Amino acid sequence: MIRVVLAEDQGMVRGALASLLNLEPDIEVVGEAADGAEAAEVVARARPDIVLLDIEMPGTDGLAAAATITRRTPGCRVMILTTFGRPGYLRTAMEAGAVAFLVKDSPARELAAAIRRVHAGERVIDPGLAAAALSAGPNPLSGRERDVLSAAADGSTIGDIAERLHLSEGTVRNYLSSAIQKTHARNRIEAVQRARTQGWV
Amino acid sequence: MIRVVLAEDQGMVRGALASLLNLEPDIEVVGEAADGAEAAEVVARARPDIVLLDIEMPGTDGLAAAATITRRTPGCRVMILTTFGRPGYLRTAMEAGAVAFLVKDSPARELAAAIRRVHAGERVIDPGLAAAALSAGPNPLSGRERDVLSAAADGSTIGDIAERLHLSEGTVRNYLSSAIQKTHARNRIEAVQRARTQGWV
DNA sequence: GGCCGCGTCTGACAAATGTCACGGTCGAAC
DNA sequence: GTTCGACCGTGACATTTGTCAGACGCGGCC
Repeated sequence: MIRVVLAEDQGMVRGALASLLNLEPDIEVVGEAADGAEAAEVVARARPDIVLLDIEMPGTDGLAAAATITRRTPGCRVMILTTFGRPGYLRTAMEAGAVAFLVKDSPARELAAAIRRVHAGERVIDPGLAAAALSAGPNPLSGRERDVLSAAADGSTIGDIAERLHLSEGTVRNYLSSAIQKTHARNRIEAVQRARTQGWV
Repeated sequence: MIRVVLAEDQGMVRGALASLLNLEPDIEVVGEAADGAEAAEVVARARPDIVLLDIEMPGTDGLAAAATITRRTPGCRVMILTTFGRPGYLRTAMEAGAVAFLVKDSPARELAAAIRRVHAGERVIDPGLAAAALSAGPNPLSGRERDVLSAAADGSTIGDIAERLHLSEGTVRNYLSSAIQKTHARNRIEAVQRARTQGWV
């Protein structure tokens, strides 16, 4: 019996995935969580063979949870199941010790198959996605550039961002400018978009 | 037996929901679709009691599909199942003839319950969401303001938008300005955000 | 020790953005 | 028939944004 914990914030999707997996004779869902912090707790308690983590969750996200779990509960293999197959996500997931990376676009039957392969010791990663992640290269944005860019994402002005990050306005402008350059964008909005689709923020 | 068609673009979620519903003894999934156009076709062919539509789908979205289906296949009741409980979405869905509006955040068991209530002739709408939709009022943006705002969402400059919409730059600026006013925003980025969270674009 | 990248800041400049006032057309509503 | 709102445009203006050059301190690396 393969024991699985499921972490996914949308209740309906979580329940549906659980019923899908429980149909399989050799798979058993032994715990569920609605965010990353809860996932780490449940895994530490239930000691499953595999944890299936969504990335987009409130509070600590799936990538942070993956790092915590591989550190604190090394016996449990981490699989990522996400809506967005972004190169940066894949890279971060691998660095956090995940052994599989699935996107929700794939057919439902692939999920159980992937779980079995992971349980057998394999890694499961979409080849196209892996190629994209490698060809895209690592995240070119420095830490501060990421901060400023994500602070700008919600429509804040330079002044707002400066205040929130305790920086001068000129500094914020410079970081924003260099982030715009590095993303090959023409303005902050495009920069935010590009960074998002690459999984850099 | 309640015959249901399922429209949802993410294969894994679609499959999982299907298995969830097929567990119910009185519910049967008789068709699936991955986008709005396909949903309308499948419904016209399978003649189900109920169609469950996701909103965020490529091509024609769930709201457009809802309108098509209520017009072309009036015997089929339309239920909306979406990630985002935005007031404007609910309003549009109701105007398109939907009889239920569920968010994926809710627990999984509510789905089958809602389907049964709809089949019995009831409407199913989250009371809090209904209140929010009513208190938010109708979409204040004019057609052109919506066009310009959604064209601006991807980081295009005024010049880009003007060219794409065959308008002069001044006109684009004016529409953008009035959209900013109506959304009580301070710049186009905030305006796009506000409009999105309200479901106005 | 020297070099380099990162983070911090300043000042100045050009370009883009947001606002305002104004003038027009057209169709629907009163 | 007039009024009103949506639509399209112009020109001028203040503000914000993006760029550039330069300056400083810090920590890691050869």
